[in-house]
Amino acid sequence: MTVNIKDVARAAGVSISTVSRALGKGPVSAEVREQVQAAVKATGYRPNLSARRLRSQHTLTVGLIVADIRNPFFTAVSRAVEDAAYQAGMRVILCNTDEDPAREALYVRLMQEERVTGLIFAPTRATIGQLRAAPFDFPVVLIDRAGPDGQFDTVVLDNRAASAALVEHLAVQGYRRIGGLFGGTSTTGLEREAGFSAAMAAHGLAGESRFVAPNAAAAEAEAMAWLASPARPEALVLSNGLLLTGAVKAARAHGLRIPEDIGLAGFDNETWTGLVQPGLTVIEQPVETIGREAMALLFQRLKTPQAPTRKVVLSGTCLVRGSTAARAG
Amino acid sequence: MTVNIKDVARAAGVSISTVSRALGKGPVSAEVREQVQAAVKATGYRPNLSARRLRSQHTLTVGLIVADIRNPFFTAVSRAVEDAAYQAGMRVILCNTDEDPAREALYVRLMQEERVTGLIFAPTRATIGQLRAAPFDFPVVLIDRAGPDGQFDTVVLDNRAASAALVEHLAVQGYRRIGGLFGGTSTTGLEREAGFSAAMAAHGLAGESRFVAPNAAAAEAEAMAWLASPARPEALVLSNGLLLTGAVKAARAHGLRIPEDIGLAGFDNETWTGLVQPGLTVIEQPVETIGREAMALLFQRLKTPQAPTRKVVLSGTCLVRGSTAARAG
DNA sequence: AGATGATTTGAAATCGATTGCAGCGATGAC
DNA sequence: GTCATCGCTGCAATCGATTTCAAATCATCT
Repeated sequence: MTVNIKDVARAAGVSISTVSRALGKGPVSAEVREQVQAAVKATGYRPNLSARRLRSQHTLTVGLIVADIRNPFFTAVSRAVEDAAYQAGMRVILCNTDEDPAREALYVRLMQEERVTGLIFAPTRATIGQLRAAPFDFPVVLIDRAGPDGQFDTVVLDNRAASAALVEHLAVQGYRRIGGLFGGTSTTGLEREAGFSAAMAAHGLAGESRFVAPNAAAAEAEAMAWLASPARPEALVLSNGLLLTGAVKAARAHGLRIPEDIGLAGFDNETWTGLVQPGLTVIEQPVETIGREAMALLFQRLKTPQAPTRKVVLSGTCLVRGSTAARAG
Repeated sequence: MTVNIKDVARAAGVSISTVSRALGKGPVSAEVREQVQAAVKATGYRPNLSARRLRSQHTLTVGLIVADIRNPFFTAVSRAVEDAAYQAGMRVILCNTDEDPAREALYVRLMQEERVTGLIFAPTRATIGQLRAAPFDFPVVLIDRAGPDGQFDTVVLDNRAASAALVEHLAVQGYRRIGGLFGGTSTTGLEREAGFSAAMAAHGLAGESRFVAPNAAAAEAEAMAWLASPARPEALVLSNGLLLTGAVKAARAHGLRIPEDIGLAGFDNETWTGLVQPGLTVIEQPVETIGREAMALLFQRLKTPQAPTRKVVLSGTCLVRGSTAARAG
């Protein structure tokens, strides 16, 4: 059996409550504190967090529900969240939904059972609609994807502006027939499409938008077909890093030169986007800031539960590289 | 206040213990079970996991301590671990150490306080040495890095063979002056160096090994210097994905052509290694298998605590790509 | 009818900590 | 000398579940 606080009390010759106070912040004499610390060392005592959480009624735990940790965007965000959490003496429970609403529901229930202090969540469109009805006992911060306005604190990119910036750039570089491939399961995909369409219209360009499941394989399949069609676009905009990967693969498979045969621009500045040749023009998201800001919103909400909800809109940075070089003619 | 089992009992008109049994696997009449389920739905009850864990004395939790989740190798492994865990009704606590022994110690202590059912751990060399002395109340499975022989269940790559395969391949392709850059904080780096040196000697080749901190920036700096030296090697072997990234950056910065000016081969088949041109020759690790196998070892150990420890050695796959094309002359 | 046994149910102990409250000795004020 | 105050300590209640044990119910058999 593992050693508990009772054993420490016996070893130190004091009561249980004194041990608790000596290890916490209660008032104890210096002499007793030393005795207790010695007893802890001698017995190898480690407090039982389940017991502590049950009694004290705070779990010091934040939930983090994302689509897939293998998506470098979520990897980076979650790392930032974890750093901020551990720094504040809290721990993180991470769950991957793979964009599946059933798993989202499952993990939300898990968070309730864990009695998390707060939840950071990147839900699918399907789930966002039902969030309004759900009564949470803890604050929820949405990241990457916006929910019903005003109900939750939120950290998102300015997706419309970012998409527009890409279109703007492509237009200046002389691209005219531009296709957009967007993730269909998130509001983020929708917003990026909206920004794309609006900017295309503003420049008097005829574009086409398509939606796919947000993974590289689906994007590759769709891009393969699209790039093989007679009306192949001059450039493609991809709404996230996974889709961008698929598009590059498709272009390579068709033997198309970038940017001569097909211009490419997308979202998410992953390590490799600068290493392929030509480099890929992308919107870089402030991933660390997103994670840190989400935790900050959470803490702020815990401190002032009644304050009006806030929506932090961060802007991306357009990194121009060779994949959108000026089009000849 | 949140609703607890007492409220459900009152709502269903039965005792607390009956509610517990109705929701668990205890014997209850079909009629009562329905009443209880109705009461749960009506009250919105969610069991408190802290209380359950305290009383039942199993936490159904596995700890996972890795260097950095942003390293795609660990991302993939941890995703596999999580999938296996959640499938078995367990949850995962993930911690990043950044190869810092102090943080390793901190997180190991955390795992003890959480009373985890088991721990999956990729420790630094510094910590491995002290593991022997540490008494754990739960099984520990080492991944990626081997510890003192026989003390812990372990899942590792056959690092020596993988390194040797790379050298073999480079030798056949006509490379002779080959440099090796290895991570210095892990046994994995050491083993890969050993395999490298042995294979070089076996082929009568004169190589040079260098060690760096296992991150892209350190590798880039070292490679920058190395590639600028008069005795620039004809090819470089990199002991993981981060170092490979750094080496490619350095090569690009010097304007060196791959493979004409510098051949490159490394470990970890990340998405981009097949997208850069030329593609990079790498050892692909069976990342999903590593994660799944680690969980399997853990479960096996829990079932038969006294069984002799096992060391699962998996072999990598050498993916030959353009970065090691046959050397002219 | 009464004994037997199987099947459900409830009362109460328990997990390991935190925390409100009361006790106790020493000190200082009057 | 007495009483209030202060600083520290211990007792016991409590958090919300699981689990043991005994009681209650009911059908079945003799």
